[in-house]
Amino acid sequence: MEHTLSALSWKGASLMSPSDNPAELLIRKLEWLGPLSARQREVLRRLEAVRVSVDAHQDIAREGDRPSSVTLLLAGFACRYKLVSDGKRQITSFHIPGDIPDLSSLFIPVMDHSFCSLAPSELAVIPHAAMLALFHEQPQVAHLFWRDTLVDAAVFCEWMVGIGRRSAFTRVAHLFCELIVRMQAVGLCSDYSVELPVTQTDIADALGLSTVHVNRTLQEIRGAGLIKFSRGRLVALDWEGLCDAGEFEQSYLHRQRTKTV
Amino acid sequence: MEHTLSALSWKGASLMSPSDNPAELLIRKLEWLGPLSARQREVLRRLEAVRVSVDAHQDIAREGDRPSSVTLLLAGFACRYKLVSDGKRQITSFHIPGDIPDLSSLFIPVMDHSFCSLAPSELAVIPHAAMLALFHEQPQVAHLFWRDTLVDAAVFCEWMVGIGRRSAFTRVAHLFCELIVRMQAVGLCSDYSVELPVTQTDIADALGLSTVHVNRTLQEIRGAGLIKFSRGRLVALDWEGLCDAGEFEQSYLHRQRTKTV
DNA sequence: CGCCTATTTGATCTGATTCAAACAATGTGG
DNA sequence: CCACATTGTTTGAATCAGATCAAATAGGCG
Repeated sequence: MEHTLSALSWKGASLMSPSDNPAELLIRKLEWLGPLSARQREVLRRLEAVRVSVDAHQDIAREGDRPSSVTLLLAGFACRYKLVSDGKRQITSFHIPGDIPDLSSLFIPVMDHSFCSLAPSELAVIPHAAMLALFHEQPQVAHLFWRDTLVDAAVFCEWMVGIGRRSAFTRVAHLFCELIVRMQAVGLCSDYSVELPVTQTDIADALGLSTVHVNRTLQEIRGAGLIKFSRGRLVALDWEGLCDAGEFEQSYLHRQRTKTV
Repeated sequence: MEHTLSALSWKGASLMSPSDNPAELLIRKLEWLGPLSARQREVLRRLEAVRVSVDAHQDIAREGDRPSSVTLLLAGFACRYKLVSDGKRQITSFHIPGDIPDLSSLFIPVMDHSFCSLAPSELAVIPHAAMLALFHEQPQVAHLFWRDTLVDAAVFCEWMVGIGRRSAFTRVAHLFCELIVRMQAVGLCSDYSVELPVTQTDIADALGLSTVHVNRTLQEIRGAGLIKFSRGRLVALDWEGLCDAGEFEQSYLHRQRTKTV
């Protein structure tokens, strides 16, 4: 977690999944939130962006920064987090390809949290000016992005409920359900199996638990035959059972299109 | 909590603070987030709205509803909350005059949480259509509202950190700091004293604690000479001390204008 | 192989919950 | 204005979910 964006190496050519065009990923994500016209897709394809690769565990933006661009995650895995005085960390969200974790920096100039990669990742860096010009030209597209920030807040809200009022067992199951559904939506899940490059400590920091307790809870969930989880891969062995265990109701994710890959 | 909006009595004439013009309250709130032109203020003053009074503890919108209007809180006190399967409640935010707790319904048609009054309150009900027309005519105003939803999310985020990683003592102190600062911004706080019509159970549900523990924690905070809190009035006796105890850094509230009343 | 990081296990402790009951405040109807 | 009901606050005691501390094991990798 040593470098901020300006210090990262720029590798314009080496994209992890070369088939994935950044603009198409963004279009897919937005269409998942609402309809886009041909004209709007065209404008999105012309959006100015720079491609950047980062290693795992690199801060991409830090609390207090004043970014002048936003970051579209193209490949990899990331999270937002805050640190508290005694060194404890709370992860406030996980991010997957298609997400723009620092979209809020467009309207809230100074970052109130940090944002880092959890796996080697590919980013598209888009200047604020380009985004604002896009919004000016296509207010309907701005509304879709707005919608995206609202869904983001809905996820915060659901996490809050989990941390505040649910048991460790339920919380872990709920998190796994959420991640699987979100990964499905961008085609990164088949057969309820997803790449999940997080440590048990990351999960603990996301759910407000200790690492030791997460470890024991995982054993419980495994013991119940609901999941496999090792070496960065999560598999839901019993999807229905996992949803029940996690009291998972996916409506809070507000998907417009229901499409399972 | 028995009536939804459609069933509420309409009292167009009886506003609690007659001096407060709804439009001016809204303008003040938005100018707190960023600048408005004279033209924009003019448009805001013509915004179509209906005034409604509600008793304490009335649901104004419920999870699953599809509202066709948003609600500007003019006077009183409100909260958003979610219920979980075993009947537990998590309050996800408190709302004070100037807030539009259900603004998200503009872009997320179905409510994923409920929203209720905690004290007798005055509301201005504004049709979605009127808001969208406003956004169409004045995209800059839309951006201010967007900014508002982002600050809202920042507050969620901060609450999450508290519930996940802070002690009961710190959490309660932090909540009190937040409410005092927000009330100051709309002129509802003088001498660090605010009307706070919430029960200890409400506080418990907001902070992910039990009522009993909130009670004991309040005694601790009182014992430390930091606050008085009884019969719906909170007074910070030692503001600096309270901020320290709550590890309160108000930057997450992203106030543009720093004006203390 | 040796190093580093992540996972796992055991033992102990504690902040917070739960249950139950008393008490205080407020409001209501007669 | 009092009796009573209702809701909120306070107290005590027992319990527990999850934290903490410490140490052992397992993987991954240069």
